[in-house]
Amino acid sequence: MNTKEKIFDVSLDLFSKRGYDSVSLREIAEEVGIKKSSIYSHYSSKEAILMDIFEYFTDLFEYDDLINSKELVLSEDNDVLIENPELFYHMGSEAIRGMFKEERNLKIWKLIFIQMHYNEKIRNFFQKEMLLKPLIFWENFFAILKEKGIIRADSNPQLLAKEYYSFPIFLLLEICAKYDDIPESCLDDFFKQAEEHARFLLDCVKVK
Amino acid sequence: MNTKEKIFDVSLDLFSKRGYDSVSLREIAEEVGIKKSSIYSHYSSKEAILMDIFEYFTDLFEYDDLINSKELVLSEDNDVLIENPELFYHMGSEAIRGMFKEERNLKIWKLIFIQMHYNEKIRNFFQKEMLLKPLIFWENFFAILKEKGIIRADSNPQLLAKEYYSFPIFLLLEICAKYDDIPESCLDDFFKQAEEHARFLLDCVKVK
DNA sequence: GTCTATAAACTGATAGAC
DNA sequence: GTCTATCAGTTTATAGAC
Repeated sequence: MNTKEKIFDVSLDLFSKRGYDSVSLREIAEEVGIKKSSIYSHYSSKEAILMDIFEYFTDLFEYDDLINSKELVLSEDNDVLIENPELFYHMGSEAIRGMFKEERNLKIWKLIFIQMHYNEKIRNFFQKEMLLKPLIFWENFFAILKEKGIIRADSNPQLLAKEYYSFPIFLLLEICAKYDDIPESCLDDFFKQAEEHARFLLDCVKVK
Repeated sequence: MNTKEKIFDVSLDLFSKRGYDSVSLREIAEEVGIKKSSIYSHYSSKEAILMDIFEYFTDLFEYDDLINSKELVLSEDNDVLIENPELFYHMGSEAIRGMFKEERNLKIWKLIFIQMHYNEKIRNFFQKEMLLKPLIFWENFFAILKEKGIIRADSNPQLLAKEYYSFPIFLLLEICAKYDDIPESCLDDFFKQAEEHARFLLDCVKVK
């Protein structure tokens, strides 16, 4: 790992624990094992580090957008979901698993929870990419299930989207509130609960 | 309104918008219309203001604990819920409505969302009083509904508690992310959605 | 005498100039 | 790296209102 990556990781670690403002460049430099002036060889300012972390995460979302739209189109083209709606159980939790198999990403979520109150850019991102867009995706998803007769005809896709998505966000909030340093072990429990939730919700609305 | 109350309100307003650390005593004093040293006639320190806000909120919760336990016992004693399980629709949203009819309390929620990452005491409070205890309360509640045969025998009260509670918390997170200054108008929408959610969930699990 | 407001000064941290 | 200015929270002394 080169120095810039070390700065990235150390900064993310400290920021996600104590917030951006509470961490000084001196601390970051110390943890990395360099002098603080050396940071400027890699980043032009403290905020540039934050924005680099943020952009890394933003790129991830753009990649996810592709995956999501592809899967959604796929499910419209063939009838795999009709044959086996239980596959749905896994879609959400697998998307989440993909997002969080990197410990780094979970830390960035926490950082965004903390920092959105102080940074317009991060706040807008959180609103749009982490709340609005996922809700639209899941609304489309439930609309398709409804159209195909997998879930009940009186289902409300918009409500179901929020029913579906609010649960894992709540779990994340629980984790962020509980842990300073998020242990990998808590992820298993997270996935278990997310799957249980998906199973429950589909069972509630699917045509028997 | 006396000066101390003004300091309380102005501080809460500014803290809930920009966080505790970003607000200076000078700003608070200016907004109140006094000099910063005058604040010390009412509060021994800046942190004392934060803790006063926090204690006001803590007291509210202790009062709510009484109400909650009383209502829960009530519902065990008589069979009003069996006769009219739809009353359940309103229990949650009314509890929330009671909490948020004071604009002040919604601001404190936001402040706690922001500040819990920086303050051990607030973080513990959030975890215990705003996550753990409500979940236990709703778990007991669903256990009673199950026992009385109002909801299906294969229901999982612990899961249902989280299904129930995660939704309004998600709504709150949405509001806190969206608004700097939370408008009263958004409360109506909040209550509408919370009721729709309660209706949906009960409809999913109740014995037909 | 008590309560409240204010001016002035102190301390520590931080940022920028040199 | 040092010097300086600035701003934060705090403390003290004092003046005035009731």
